[in-house]
This record gives sequence, structure tokens and C-alpha cells, in this order.
Amino acid sequence: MKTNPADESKKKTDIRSGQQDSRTPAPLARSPAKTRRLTASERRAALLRAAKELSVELGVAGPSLDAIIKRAGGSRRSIYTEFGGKEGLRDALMAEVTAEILPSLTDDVNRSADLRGTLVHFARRLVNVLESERGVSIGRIIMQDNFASPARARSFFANGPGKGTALLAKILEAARERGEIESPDCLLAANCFIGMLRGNFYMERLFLLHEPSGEEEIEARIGTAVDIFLGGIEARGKNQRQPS
Amino acid sequence: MKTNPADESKKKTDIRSGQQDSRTPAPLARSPAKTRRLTASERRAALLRAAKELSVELGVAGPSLDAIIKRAGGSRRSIYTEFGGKEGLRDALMAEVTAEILPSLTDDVNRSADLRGTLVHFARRLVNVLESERGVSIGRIIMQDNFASPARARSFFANGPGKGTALLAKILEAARERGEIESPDCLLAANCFIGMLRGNFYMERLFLLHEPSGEEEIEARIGTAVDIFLGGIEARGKNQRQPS
DNA sequence: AAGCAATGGTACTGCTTGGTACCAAGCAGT
DNA sequence: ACTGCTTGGTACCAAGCAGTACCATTGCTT
Repeated sequence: MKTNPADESKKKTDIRSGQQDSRTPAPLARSPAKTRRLTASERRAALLRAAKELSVELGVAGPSLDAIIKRAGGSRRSIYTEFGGKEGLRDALMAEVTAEILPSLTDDVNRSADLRGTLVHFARRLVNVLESERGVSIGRIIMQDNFASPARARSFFANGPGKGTALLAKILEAARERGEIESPDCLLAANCFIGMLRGNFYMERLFLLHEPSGEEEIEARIGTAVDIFLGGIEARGKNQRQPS
Repeated sequence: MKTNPADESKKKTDIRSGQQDSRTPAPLARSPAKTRRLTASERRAALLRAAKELSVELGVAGPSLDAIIKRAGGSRRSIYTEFGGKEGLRDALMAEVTAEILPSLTDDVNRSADLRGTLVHFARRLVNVLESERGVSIGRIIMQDNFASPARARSFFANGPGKGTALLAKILEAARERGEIESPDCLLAANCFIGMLRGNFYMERLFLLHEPSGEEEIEARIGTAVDIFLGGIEARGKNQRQPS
């Protein structure tokens, strides 16, 4: 099927005659000065970078291979030898992008002395990472890819939100050990806190429904969330599960 | 608008079993008995219904017009006269689907006497609506379309989550008036509560990372969320905003 | 410097899609 | 029943896509 059939003429479909613009006839119009070839890892990085940029720029229905190659240089061959095809490239991109977000969240936690300070700090980090211009762009890539491939979604959740939630859960466990809070399930509580911070806002941002929130609004949101959360779990007798 | 959701319009849908090729060669192999023409609204309903079903079934990268027509009957002409094209059909589908979800959430709120009961009731409704098999299917359609069109996303948020959150906010306002809770911003608090209920679970469900949660797990999540939330906002002196 | 293996560049194939054109078949008004 | 308008069915077109083949070029090795 791949061997060229007995048709060497251009008469495949004469209707599509208007093709003279699609081909660039001059192969000598190469780059003037530097045509240095890139090593495999350089090429890989360039491809991933181009794919990321274009995914951010184009948004929906990510870039075509042509577009990626045009920006990154190299040729389709590079993609197939390096990633095995488009799916492989998306996999690699997902891994890279996930790894890029996490550190900015986990870094430097536990700086505050008390729990409230730690929570506020964590919340600021999270909201700013998620809802920043760049965070939203990356989030859009991730989410759309997650719909396309549950396998990638699984990997993303394990390495992204999963780790973030686990980190917060550990902080809560420590506070519980110190007797500052009462919580039967710190992981569940961590989920709640993170969910509060997202609220409807994160999705609205993801869908580009409004500009990034201002400092004040974010502080208000964080304040409300921390107040409710701390008020709900801190240790002070029992106001919980009172029978209704 | 919803005249008759094609109760008796089964006349054509059995063609989809054929499928031997992309084209059905014999124009005389039509439906055996009747070829009654559908009215405009019937046709519209059939198209929307087929589009919804196929979106659910195919998941990623919604169905093509051919697929929709093959199931709904009619022809491409129907789509263009009725919806103006594919985008118009997606718009209409989004509106329909959004309107479908909301009532099952808002219906029958305020049944319980006390606030805790009301919150638990609301939470059960919300989680079950969102994370049910059907809710997830519809949610996937909506989310993917939201990425494709911020305009649709805006309409969805206004008619879906926006209304749900506003409803809860009203409930909270009433409780505040009765002095049961203290909350400077009930809408923000409602956002928090709904966010807690989603946590990471809803997104994980949306991406098909696990089966629907069991009754027990849902009750545990709801219990935790309600406990934290009520504990955080109920009126009992001031444990909030203590300076750290 | 010559040769060779790997990479870059591009045309091409096969396929799918949305949109349009056109013919055929039903329906309604008279 | 005839006629004209509307709707259904299908072929067709242009565009875009991933993947493959193949030539041209590069740069390292010997």
C-alpha cells in the first residue's frame, strides 16, 4: 500500500490544480547563515517548547504537526523518531507541563509558624498558580488533553493535584497531632479546602470568562475559605455532628 | 420547544445498524412502511437528541454532521435551515443540556426544617447530579464545548452553576437573617460550599478516572463538608479572623 | 578529503470534515 | 388532481490532518 502505484503523473485529480502556492519551489532559500543541526535532546526540547507555545496560542484543538515543526525547526521525521507520533508528543508535553506547575506550589510550604498562616500561604500559592495567565494557559492544555486521554489524565492527577492535596493533608495531620484541629480524615479535609479555593472561580477562569482576579478579591476569597475551614475543624469542644 | 421528544420517531434510527460502507447505495431501501415527514420542531428535537446521544457515546471530538444525520434522519439541509450550521447546533445543544440539569438540583430545596438538613439535602442532590453516569456524560459535553467557545461557556455558567450557587446563597442569607450563621458574603460562602463538594472528585470523575462513588463515600464527603462548613460559619461568638 | 549515517525538507497519500449544490419525493393550497 | 414550495437524500468540493516516502544536506568518522 505504501509503494508507489503505477501512477507517476500528476493526474491524480486534476481538479486541484490550484496548488502552485502550496509548494515552495526554491530549496535554496534556506536560512542564510546558521544551519547548524541540533542534537537529539536539543531538538526534543525545541519541539516540546513549540508544542507548548502553540497549544497556548491556538487554544482549542491543539496545533498540527506542521505548525509545530514550522516553529521548532526540524522535520516530521524528528517527531516520529523522538516521540513516535503525535500521541507520544502529547504525552511528553503533559508530563513536562505537569512537572512545571507543581514546584511553584509545594515550594516553601511550612514557612509560617501557625496553621492559619500556613493555610493562607498555601492558598495564595495555589490560587495564584492556578489562575495566573500562565497557569490558565497550561491548565487549558491539560484539561483538553485529559478529555482526550484518560491515561494522561490519570498521570496528571497523580503528579499534580494529587501531590498538592497530599501535601496539604500532611500539614493537617501534623496540626492534628499537635491537637490544634480535629479531623477524622485529613485527606478529605484537604480536598475540601482546595475545593473551596477553586470554587467556581477556577473553572470560570479556565474558560476565559473573566480576567484574573485582583489582589483584593483573591484575599477576600482566601480569607473566607480559611475562616470557614479553620472554624470548622479547629479543636474546641464539639459543635460537630449535632443531631438535627 | 420540546414538543415531543421523539417517542414515535423510531422509524429511522434503525438504519444505523447497516453501516456496511459510508454510503447506503439503494435509495429505495428506505424505511419500509412510512416516510412521513417531520415537522420543523420534530426534526429539531430529533437532531438535538441525536447530537446529544452521539456526543455522549463518542465522547471526545463530538460527532460529525454525517453521524448526527444518519441517526436523526433528515439531511444536512435540516441542520442548516434549523440551526444555521454546526456551531448553531452546538449552541442549541448546550442550552438544552444546561436546562436539563438544573431542575434536578433546584427542585425541592428547602424541604428540611433546619439549615443542616437543607445543606445535606442540597449536597446530596448536587453530588448525585454531577457525578452520576448521566451527569458525567453531559458534563463532558459541556466542558469540551466550553473550551471551544467562551460564549457558550458564559451562557452555561450563567444558567447552570451560577443559578445553583445563587440559590444556595439565598438559603444562606435567610439563615443569616434568622441569626443562625455569621457570614459577611453569602455568595462567596456558597461558592466555598459547592467547591468543597466538588473537591478533586468531580474532575476525576469527569476524566473517567474512577467509577461513581458509592453511597457511603458520598455520605462521608458530604458529612465532612457540611461539618466544616457549618462549623465555620455558624453563629457562636467569634473565633474568626483572630490575628495570628 | 572521501564516505557514510543520520537529520532536515518537502511532496504525497489517504482520510475525515463542514459546507454547498442539486435532484427527488412528499405536502399543501387551490 | 395539478402545481409550486418545502423537505429529504446524496454527491461533490475544498480544506485540514497524520503519517509515510524519498531526496537533499549536513557533519562526523576514517
